[in-house]
Amino acid sequence: MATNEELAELLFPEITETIEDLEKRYPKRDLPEGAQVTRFAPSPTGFLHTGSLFTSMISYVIAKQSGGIFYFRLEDTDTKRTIEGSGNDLIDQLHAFGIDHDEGYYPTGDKGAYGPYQQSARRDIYKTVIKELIRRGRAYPDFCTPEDLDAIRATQEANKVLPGYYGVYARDRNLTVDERIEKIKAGTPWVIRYRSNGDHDKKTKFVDAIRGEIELQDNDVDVVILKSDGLPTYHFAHVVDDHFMRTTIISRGEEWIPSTPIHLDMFRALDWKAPKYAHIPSIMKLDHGNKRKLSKRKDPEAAVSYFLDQGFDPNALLVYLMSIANSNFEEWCIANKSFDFNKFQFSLKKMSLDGALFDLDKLNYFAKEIVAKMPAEEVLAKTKAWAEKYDAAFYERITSNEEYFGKILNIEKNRPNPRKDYAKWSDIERLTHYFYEPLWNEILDKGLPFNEKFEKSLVKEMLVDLADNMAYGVDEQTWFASVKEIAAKHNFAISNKEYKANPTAFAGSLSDSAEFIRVALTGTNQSPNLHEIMDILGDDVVKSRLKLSAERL
RNA sequence: GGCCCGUUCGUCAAGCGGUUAAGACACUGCCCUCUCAAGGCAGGUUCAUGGGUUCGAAUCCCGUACGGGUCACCA
Repeated sequence: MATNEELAELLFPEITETIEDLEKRYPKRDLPEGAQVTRFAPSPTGFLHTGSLFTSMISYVIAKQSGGIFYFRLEDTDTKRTIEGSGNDLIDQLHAFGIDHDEGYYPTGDKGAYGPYQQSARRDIYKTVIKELIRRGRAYPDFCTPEDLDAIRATQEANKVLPGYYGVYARDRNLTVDERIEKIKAGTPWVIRYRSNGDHDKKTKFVDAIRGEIELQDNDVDVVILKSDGLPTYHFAHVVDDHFMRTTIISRGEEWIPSTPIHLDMFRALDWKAPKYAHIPSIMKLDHGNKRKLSKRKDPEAAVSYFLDQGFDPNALLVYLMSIANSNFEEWCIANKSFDFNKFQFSLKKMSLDGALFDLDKLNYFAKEIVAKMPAEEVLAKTKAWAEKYDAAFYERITSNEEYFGKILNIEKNRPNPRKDYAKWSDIERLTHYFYEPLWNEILDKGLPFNEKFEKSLVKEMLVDLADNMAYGVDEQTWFASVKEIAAKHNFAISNKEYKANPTAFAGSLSDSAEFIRVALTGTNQSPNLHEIMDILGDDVVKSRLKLSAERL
């Protein structure tokens, strides 16, 4: 009668190392007391998901704030879904958010002593552990075809029992070693399954760092740990990698809660200490009145590139996400006049337990606050960098005269409560057209939105009068006094109070006369401070715009 | 369906047996103002529901409803 030892040898003759060898190669990390080792471990299946940014941000701050390590591991075991190059994209995008890892996978090669950091390069490590598990009788080759598994599932459904490969339904669980060897020698395809000793009627408890104690049914399913392509499944790779990479806290999506007993079961079988788990709530979206997880398929905002494309400052998204993670962060920002989440003491215990609805309004609010507090030079540099990538015409405009563009950005900026009208770089593009002659001409051609309650002839007269007679090159007060004077000449009120008191006595209000100038100069009836705009445009341009607008009436 | 997790203003939420149930965003109104963006002030049936426990429940217990998740050779 053959032994498990022989079976292990037949399956993995190339594996000569043992678990002890691995323990030696990946020793306990020498870190100060309390330092946490966390990781971001995405599959290279596409671009960075907003939810992934959320969990990676959390893992990052936990490591940073405890003086530990944040590393990056590429979980590329699903060869069918792998998208070439997306691992590198993920790293680039994370980098855009300032979330850089200390250790792990890099496009240029691994960095760190606990690698390789790409699961496809760790085959031998998994096999070493599996070989040992087979020796101990805790794993076995299984010969079920997909059809066999379908049949098992169908029986289970008919019998109204739980689906899964367990107990009497685990067809090949109780094959003898001889039978297994025979099948393998006959060339029957196989996978390796973990042999669970769990009892479904018992409970496993574990303490989640966010939710506290969670009690679940014991795992009794013999899960697949090595697929027919020779790569491990997530369940097994997680246990092996996080053990040998010495991770101390796993922060992962809450969808993993139900499979945690599988992981704990395997940690126990290997006599390894399980890490702490922090199951992060998903970010949700309202869809026809129902909450659901943000979906990469349906929701553009599920990809972080959506925000980057529009020109949100990465920090704005981060600040928003941190405010979801720890709601006291928002108050902290106000109290500390800072939007740097690295300085904020993050706490897993303060995390909310249910998934937050993604709130674009709030993101916009934070984004405006952040841009408003940002020095004009920084806004310029960032807008320019964004435009270079996303908007060629805008880039052209910026670089044709950076000093001029800088002045535009400085409007009403250096004051206690600066303007807050830009949430993202594309807003700047949209709101500054009129500062550029060719674009202003386009606006003029489309027709200026003068208030229709006034006779065109009156508007025209006023515009010409203003062009010729208002004060140029003077301070705001003097200039505005001259405007009032001209307004009065045309029987417009020179203060809004006066007008309100007796509207019928006047041709129009002070606001109305200011609006004529505003519309003529900017093509809209909403704009920042007129005097500052004129200052930037220059007297000649102002005069010519007033006159041209008048001519077109 | 089984099993988990959850439920405080429209949204994010504080709250830990006695509170006028914070705050922020959004919304509405007013003020300021050359218009906006801001800023200031004010406003709104908020503890899913039914039972307990208790002198007293948003807070503790049980049930119900609703929402989310999960049950793969995907992660």
